[in-house]
Amino acid sequence: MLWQRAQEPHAHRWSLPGGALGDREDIEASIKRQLAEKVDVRQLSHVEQLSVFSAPDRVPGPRVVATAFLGLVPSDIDPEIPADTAWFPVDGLPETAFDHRSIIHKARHRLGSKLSYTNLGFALAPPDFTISALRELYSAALGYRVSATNLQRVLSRRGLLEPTGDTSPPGPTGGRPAALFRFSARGILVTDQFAVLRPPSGGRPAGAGATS
Amino acid sequence: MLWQRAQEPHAHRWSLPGGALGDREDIEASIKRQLAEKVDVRQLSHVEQLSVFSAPDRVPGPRVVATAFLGLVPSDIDPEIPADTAWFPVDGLPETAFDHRSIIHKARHRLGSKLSYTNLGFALAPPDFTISALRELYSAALGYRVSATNLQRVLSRRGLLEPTGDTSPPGPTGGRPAALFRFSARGILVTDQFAVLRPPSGGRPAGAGATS
DNA sequence: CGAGGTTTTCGCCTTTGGGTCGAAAACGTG
DNA sequence: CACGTTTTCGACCCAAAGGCGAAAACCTCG
Repeated sequence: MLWQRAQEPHAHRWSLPGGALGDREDIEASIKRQLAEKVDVRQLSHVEQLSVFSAPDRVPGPRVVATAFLGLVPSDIDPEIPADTAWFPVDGLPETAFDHRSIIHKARHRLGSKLSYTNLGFALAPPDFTISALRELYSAALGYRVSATNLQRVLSRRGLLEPTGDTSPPGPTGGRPAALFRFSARGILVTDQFAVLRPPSGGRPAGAGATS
Repeated sequence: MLWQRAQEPHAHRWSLPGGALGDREDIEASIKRQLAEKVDVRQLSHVEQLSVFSAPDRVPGPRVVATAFLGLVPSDIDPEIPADTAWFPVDGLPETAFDHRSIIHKARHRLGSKLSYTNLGFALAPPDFTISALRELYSAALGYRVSATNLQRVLSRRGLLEPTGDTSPPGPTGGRPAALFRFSARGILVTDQFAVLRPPSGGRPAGAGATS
């Protein structure tokens, strides 16, 4: 979501929401305060710090150091936004102000990574969803196709997926009705260990093989 | 590496090196400038941004927002440091100033994570090393024992380990001489895909099984 | 100089986890 | 009620990572 600047510098360019840090707030509170002027911040399902951008000339005029945040909204919510703001696909950005384009790309990269090794998907999905719908969400966020079979198995094995018991009616062209699921753990949750060099676990059970 | 504050606030407590951001520098340059007053910054093998700490009361007096960085030094280097500074093990910190203890713990966590899915080990190891030495480094940084067999295999498969051809002489109690290795890629390098939901690859080759 | 202790290295095995495919199930429609 | 559609499930596969234990290479001491 970007808003179009009315004044110089960079008038008419599209810009991320933001503003100055207040005396009695930390940066996350400030972000939410700034954002509240554009949308209902209660619709945000997840907010996390991204990175600091501090190049001396990143904006013209007096020095500005920016701390960027990544915020997510569930896919079933379409927030009301004011006239000077609009949603853009990450792959089709307009001309942006300052260094905001690189901030956005950094955010997209972070989202892709975290989808893989956390349950951050809960922040993108509605409370109940079908595997197909979740598959489309993940595909869009990651930028490549993921298989529904796999997605379900991976999330299930981690104990993150929970069937609601209900089914969603099939589309206009028929087809088997899809089972509905929800995420069982809401808060953000990191996979115990990431890729490699886990402490102890698998391998050959002690006292098994006696070769030759 | 901490230095002991001489003046209030928090006199005599131990503190991370740092200072105010200058007008014509970005934060990374500032960090290095501050740090240069304590050690030779050319010995740093890796520097990366950690996080911003912005609680309004994190330090007494005028508002201070801090951007914390993680810096690494190879294990074979023991930098000269001034009288008011000292090295501490992360598990045995003295009484620290402000919120520096939580900053340190965040840094340690980041280090552990990145060791798993990047080749960040190159920043901790000397140019040439034995697998045993590397194992000790990883164990210390991760906080749990890793097996030498496994470490070597994991790093080799990623193409990060390269034998020098030399061997290092055994210790005073004898033992087989250890082969020396070096990291083939110096710059930081992320594992192509992290844990799960890779694009396409493995699995059953097309047109193989014809069950029953 | 060989027996015995030590450290490293290597080969073989197991477990885990992610991937592919095809068939079966459950729907709508003509 | 045959047919196209979508979802779900089961069978199989491969790669990566962990665990031993044996073999290799070295030192020291009797």
